[in-house]
Amino acid sequence: MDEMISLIYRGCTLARDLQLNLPNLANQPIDLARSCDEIARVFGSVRDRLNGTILLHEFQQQEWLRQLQPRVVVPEDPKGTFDIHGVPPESSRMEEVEQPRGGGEDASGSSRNSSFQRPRRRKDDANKRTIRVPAPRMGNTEIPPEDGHTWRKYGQKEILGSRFPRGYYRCTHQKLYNCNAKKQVQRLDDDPFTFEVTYRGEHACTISSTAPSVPPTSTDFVQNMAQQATTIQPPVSQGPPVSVPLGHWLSIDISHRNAGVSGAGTSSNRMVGSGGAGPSTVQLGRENEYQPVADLADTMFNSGSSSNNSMDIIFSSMEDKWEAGDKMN
DNA sequence: CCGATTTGACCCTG
DNA sequence: CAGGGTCAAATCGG
Repeated sequence: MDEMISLIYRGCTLARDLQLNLPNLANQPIDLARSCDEIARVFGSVRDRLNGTILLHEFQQQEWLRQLQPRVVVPEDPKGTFDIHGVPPESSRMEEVEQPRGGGEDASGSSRNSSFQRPRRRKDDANKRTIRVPAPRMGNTEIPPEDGHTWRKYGQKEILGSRFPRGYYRCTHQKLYNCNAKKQVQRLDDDPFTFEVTYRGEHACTISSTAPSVPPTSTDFVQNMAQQATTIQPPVSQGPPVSVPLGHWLSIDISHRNAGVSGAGTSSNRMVGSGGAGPSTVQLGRENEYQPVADLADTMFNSGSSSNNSMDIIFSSMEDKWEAGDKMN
């Protein structure tokens, strides 16, 4: 374990060095990439050791984008698990059991007196799909991966037997489009670098302010986004069967993502924003400005934005981790 | 000012 | 009754 700690320290040192030299390295993408790669290697090594699942050399061989690819490993939840390849489940690929029970969504304002019984659904009432997606291995690992939709957090709860709280999200467009899609995000106990994301309900809004819900072509993407910005589309339950390699879509997403750090992490000893998938926005009109190195950095730090507080995020995040670790030990 | 997040309380389900 | 899911007031932040 000492070795692990020293590795982490080394990674942090490298990251700090990178931060300090950032102004100089900014004009030297090769060195920048090399530096990032080294940091990635160190933390990747730590992560791999912790997990004991992925070999270091395998990690080194993987592309960054590959690492963001959701790993679907939910053997213990056969009924709701499926492979979505980083895309939130849409009806086109949903074959889960649908158990309609009760009426509509609970979005209605409800009085809190006991005489009023608002319709409620248990978690297995709506069609429920669970996936596992890797958390960013570096940077702000508290941000769950983008899934192409904007979510608004409406609750967080400590779950019995889980070290990490569960975040509750609903679609940002719930009111606008009567979209009842929800998701729960929870970090795995045994693998803090993995989020278990449970989707419930379906998006009545096909739109997203972050990224497409299905991998589009880049032009589709821009057109789609442009359309979304100006029109309200009628509810469509099935997206077009666009088949674009995930890597392509991810590259689009990553290159444009402006991951919302979403004001999370304001208080220190709570897992605030553990599911910080808060609304993030995408920057349109930069379709052709894809820069591999910048993407690498974006991916690494998962800040996505060009803000220069990535390091702060990293270190604050690390400190939180260490604190948590201290408490555990 | 408005929308998002936080957070304690409420309430349903098992 | 315990635990999980949601509400909504307070708070935050752009």
